[in-house]
Amino acid sequence: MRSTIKDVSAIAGVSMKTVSRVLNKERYVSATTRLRVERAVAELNFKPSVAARILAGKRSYQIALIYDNHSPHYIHQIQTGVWARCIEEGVRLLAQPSDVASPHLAREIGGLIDQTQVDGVILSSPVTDAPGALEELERRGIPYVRISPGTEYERSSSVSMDDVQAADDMTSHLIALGHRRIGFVIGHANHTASDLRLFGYRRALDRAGVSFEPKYVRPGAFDFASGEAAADILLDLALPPTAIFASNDDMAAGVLTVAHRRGLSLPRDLSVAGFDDTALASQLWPPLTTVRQPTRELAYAAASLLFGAEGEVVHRRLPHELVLRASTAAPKKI
Amino acid sequence: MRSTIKDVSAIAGVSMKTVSRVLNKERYVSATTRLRVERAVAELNFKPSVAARILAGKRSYQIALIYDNHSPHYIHQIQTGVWARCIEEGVRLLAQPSDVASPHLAREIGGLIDQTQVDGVILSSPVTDAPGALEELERRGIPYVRISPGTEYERSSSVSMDDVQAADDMTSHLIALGHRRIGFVIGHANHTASDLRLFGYRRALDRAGVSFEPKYVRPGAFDFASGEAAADILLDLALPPTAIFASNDDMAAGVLTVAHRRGLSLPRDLSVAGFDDTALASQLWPPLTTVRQPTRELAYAAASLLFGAEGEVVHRRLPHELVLRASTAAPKKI
DNA sequence: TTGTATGCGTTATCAC
DNA sequence: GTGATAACGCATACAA
Repeated sequence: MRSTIKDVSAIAGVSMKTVSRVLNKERYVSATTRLRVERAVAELNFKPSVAARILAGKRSYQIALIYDNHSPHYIHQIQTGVWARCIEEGVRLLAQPSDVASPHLAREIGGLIDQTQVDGVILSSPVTDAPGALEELERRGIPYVRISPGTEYERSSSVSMDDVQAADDMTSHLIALGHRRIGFVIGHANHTASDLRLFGYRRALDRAGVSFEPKYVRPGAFDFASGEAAADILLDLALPPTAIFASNDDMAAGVLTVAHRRGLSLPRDLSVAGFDDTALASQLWPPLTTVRQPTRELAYAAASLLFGAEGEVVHRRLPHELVLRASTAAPKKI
Repeated sequence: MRSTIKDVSAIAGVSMKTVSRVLNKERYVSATTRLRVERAVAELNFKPSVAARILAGKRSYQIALIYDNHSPHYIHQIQTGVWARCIEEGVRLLAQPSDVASPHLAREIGGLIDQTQVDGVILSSPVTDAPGALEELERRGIPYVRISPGTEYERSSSVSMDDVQAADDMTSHLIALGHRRIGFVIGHANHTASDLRLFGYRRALDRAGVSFEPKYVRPGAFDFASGEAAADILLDLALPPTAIFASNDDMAAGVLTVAHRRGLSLPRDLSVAGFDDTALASQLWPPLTTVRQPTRELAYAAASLLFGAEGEVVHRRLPHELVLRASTAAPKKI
């Protein structure tokens, strides 16, 4: 059957508490006692029951990752990054899909915490901006870190890339190539990154003295279809853009497809650029210029913050002009 | 803050044991009592502590999903499908990445089970075919279901699509279009589906009396780059194929890119077909013909088997000639 | 440096 | 049908 601390203590000839001390690497245990206990543990191949630990103790050695993003690649990057850090920390990760639009979001998050007793939570965009969710976490006083929040940056520790700067960089790049009529496809309205990218686009235009034309800006939803639709409208203009910058790569792929359908030669007739959120576009079509999104790195950094890393501001320029920022706002750590 | 069964019982005006009965759907609870308890549970948004359940009872109401697949979309489909069924069952899902190539795979799976006391496990390809993993699960007598196993179909309950038939169908379709020189890009060697698809391709050729030419078959690795490489070699042949059938869509996308790079007009100069494993290819390029892979449905079915669904053989033809099979080999259910 | 008593929140046992 | 009470295996507070 399964051995317990009681069994170990019997063999070692000490109390249960002493065994517990050894297991938890507490101080105040004599070397000889420790040795006796360790030998007994080895003899029984004893493994402490995690369930009992959670029930009796304060920590569960588990954290939850809550997400609601319809891009499989984004989810994968987030999971992989957080996962990697959790492995290092010896902590179990519970991945939790959710629905930001649901009126029960807060209740579900509360339920998750009640059920699993997780020590901390990582929220990825767009759950990062669900007020009910944040309130629920704060009510319970549980540490949490947000990945790419769109609002209230100071409300918690968080990590994010500098979307404004990245969009500005890309737009400036297109301007430097000689483009003056630059189309822009906005991202999904739920994500604040969409606004930031649009702002960066506009900022670059302003700085370069290129006039901002509303007709060159089209709404999108971060999916292929909306990229197609936007491209069709932009390319039907009397004076169509010579470059189109999409707020993510699924939409950029849509733009590319339309360009191909119309027999345009890229990049001669049209330059297409995009945020490579899902690592898709840069792969599928060489003429596509992309801003790489460091999702995995962000996720890893988020977990680090949760585990107590110091929240310094990190500016790190990756190959495609990316900026990663990590900031600690709340003192709550695991 | 956190509510317990005690709180619920106080509100409902019954004993803790009765609350427990309702929560566990036991018999011998009057309808009125059940209703009162359910109302109290809802009022408190009560969620039982998993840790306490494990400690006191036999079940943990958790299952684990173990995967090692480098396609984010595949993982996402698998997670989503299993997740949906778990929600219905009121069971928590632990998603566990792993490394089939690791010598510690079995030990890690064992550790996961010890720690979390999961009631059952779902294995997705290619972990389905890791002998050490299966042995570990069987040694512990824990129920498990495999999704798309490549070997020993009778060893456990499993679900899978009929890859042979699907590849046969697609190849037959190409032959019906008049193609006689049909290129084929094999999938990753780790996945038995690769062999099955190749077999289906060959079976269709044989039946149609089209000679099998080894030079038209190229190895691949389920990724974009290997699709590109294969297409380059195939199209450089003295007598190049008029159609290329890739074993998944990432590779098909690679083929398409090469075709475009060479200025081929699709589908006039070349027909490109592929298994749409990641739901990518059919979206990106209209002339691509695809076999849809019902990953999500398979995952859902796998969870159903784990939860005790009868293992009937289901042949279900979806739009793109897909066949789903579910079979129960072992009596072990949760 | 070591031990004792108590409680965590649930299920299992057995009585009513 | 329903309820009281004892486990489950560990950590915690407090003694010694």
